[in-house]
Amino acid sequence: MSSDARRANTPHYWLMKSEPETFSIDDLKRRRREPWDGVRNYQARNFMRDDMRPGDRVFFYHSNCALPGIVGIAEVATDAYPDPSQFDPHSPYFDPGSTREQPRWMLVEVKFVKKLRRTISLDELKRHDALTGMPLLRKGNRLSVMPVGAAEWNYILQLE
DNA sequence: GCCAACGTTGGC
DNA sequence: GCCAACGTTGGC
Repeated sequence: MSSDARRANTPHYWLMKSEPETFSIDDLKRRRREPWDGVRNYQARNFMRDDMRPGDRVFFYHSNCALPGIVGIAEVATDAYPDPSQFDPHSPYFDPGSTREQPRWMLVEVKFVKKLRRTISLDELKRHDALTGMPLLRKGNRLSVMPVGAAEWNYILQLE
């Protein structure tokens, strides 16, 4: 995504995966706002660091569970800043190769917007020809943070 | 629990 | 810079 696109001040749309056993949409609802820590993939980091802005909308996706799919909507609440967990030796996300002077990993905070009335499952998403171009549905995709096109965002919203 | 797909690491 | 080995993700 270009910085020119950002200057146009158009909202951007994202999808962020979380394992519900670790952090679910209900957890986000309860806590209202949460630092999205633990992302340790450079492409996902770059999306958060370079392209996300406060106000962008996010599909909250449950992965690695009985019914993987989109379960809610969140909103980017901050610009990116260094993920504190990378400096914490007791954190599972500790990165001994990162320094406070040159932090390797960034996060944004996200806030709860709403839960969908139902889960729009991965299986259901795959059945819509209009969505086959989504990064989420690309074979072998493992990104935990990825962009969603405006057309796809609106299409999925009306599936609910 | 299995395993395909992918990213990272490190020897050379 | 190559690439084999290894680790992780995440659907099934």
